[in-house]
Amino acid sequence: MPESYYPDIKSLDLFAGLTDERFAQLMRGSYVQNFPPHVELITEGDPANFLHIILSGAVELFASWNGRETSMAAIRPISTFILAATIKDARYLMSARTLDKSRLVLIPSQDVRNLFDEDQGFARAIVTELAQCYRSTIKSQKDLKLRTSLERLANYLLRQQARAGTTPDFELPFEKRKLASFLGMTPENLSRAFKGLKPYGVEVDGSRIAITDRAELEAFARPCALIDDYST
Amino acid sequence: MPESYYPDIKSLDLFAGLTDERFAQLMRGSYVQNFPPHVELITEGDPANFLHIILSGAVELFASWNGRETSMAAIRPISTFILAATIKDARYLMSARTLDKSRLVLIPSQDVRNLFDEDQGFARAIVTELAQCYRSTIKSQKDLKLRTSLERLANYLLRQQARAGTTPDFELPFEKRKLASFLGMTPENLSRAFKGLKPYGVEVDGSRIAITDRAELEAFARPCALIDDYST
DNA sequence: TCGGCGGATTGACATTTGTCAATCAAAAGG
DNA sequence: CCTTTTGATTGACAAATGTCAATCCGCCGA
Repeated sequence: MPESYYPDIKSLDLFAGLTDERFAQLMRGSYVQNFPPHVELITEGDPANFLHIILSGAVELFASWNGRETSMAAIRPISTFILAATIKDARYLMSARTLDKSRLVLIPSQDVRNLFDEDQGFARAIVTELAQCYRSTIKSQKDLKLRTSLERLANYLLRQQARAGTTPDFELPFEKRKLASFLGMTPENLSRAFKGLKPYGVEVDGSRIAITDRAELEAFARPCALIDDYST
Repeated sequence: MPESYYPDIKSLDLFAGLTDERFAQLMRGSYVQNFPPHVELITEGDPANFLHIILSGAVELFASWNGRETSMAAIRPISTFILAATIKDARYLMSARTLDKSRLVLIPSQDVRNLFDEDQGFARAIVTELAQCYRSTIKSQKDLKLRTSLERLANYLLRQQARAGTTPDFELPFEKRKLASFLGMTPENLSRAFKGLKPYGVEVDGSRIAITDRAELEAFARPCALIDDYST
């Protein structure tokens, strides 16, 4: 694997505390691969042979059952995904596919587990990362069970706008059909939900969203740190 | 804290690998407490000062938002709960209350974090436990997003019956209103869902459920390991 | 034993959400 | 430039789920 990628990967919290030697050793068994959009990287039920890291592009985690499918999360650079299966040496619970052209690092799961046993700091980093992921899914579950689809959309838009920066408008990061699945509704329902938020100052132009009155939308959405703040 | 509890606590996977000395030291800073039913043990948003372990009884994890409330999980002996907040030194994302009269162990979070840094095996055990919890919530989320309420109930009943043993009937472990909240529906809807499962061989008598034809119910419920098997 | 209380159930109804089909709009490719 | 394709939207309708109120039922204590 080209050493030119090392700095990017090492910038991950997960690897920040490793000695150069250990890091290099981990990388020696790993490889970098480029994928076009819409390629299935992981199939749920398969054994977790590799820990995946996304360097560029975007990846969707999704799950299927009985002919239905739902988006579980979108992963953006630079971060790992499906860490738990790697650690437990278990089967993947979710599938993954590229949304855009993407560059990934694949690290053999066994190497990750070995390093975990050897390196104190790495172990701590793994736990922190896992705890973070765990808490994110709890938040997502609260979002699903405590809010209506209109409220979920409103809070999603508020979060996205906060991420985008100071401007009142931003671009949706993926297709509306994906967003709908992510929010647990149908595309048709999402269309109507956008209309339902118009009175609260949400303007839609294709994939461009403008929040003209944040206070008004917040009064409706009632965002709260224990659901909407993904940093804690 | 009375040493008579030690064997029970030590039987947890989390502590199994500790030396007696380290274990005893951890216990010295901890204490055991008894609670009557329906007592709030933890309030979401509070800092996670203690890791909780349930020795007997039952505890419900729940979450609230905007005047609504939902059951997230039921915890039974002997296990820990809300480990992630302890590890991350963060705020609880869920509240907890006793369902029955319960006996709990409370271990100062700082002691857990210290031990994590000192003890290799303990660190590994923590990670395994966290990964397990994480995967459980993913399964739960798939259940919620991919299945209708009728399908969720059907699969829940199949899981409970499997846990109960070889008999075709079993007792619901808590009130139907809790079960409804746990499954993400109203009590009224649950009542109707039970009726909807009658054609598939589900008989209800109060809190006693009998599955007269497991094959028939499975044909409808389509249980699958990647959602319903909580052991992997 | 008798009330009374809380949970469970039921019916009637409202709301939300999903489904299907048609149409529209924008992007991709020849 | 036009055609084709794909996703978005809309309307009409159906199904699922929630709400409200009334009633039922089992349990507990007086």
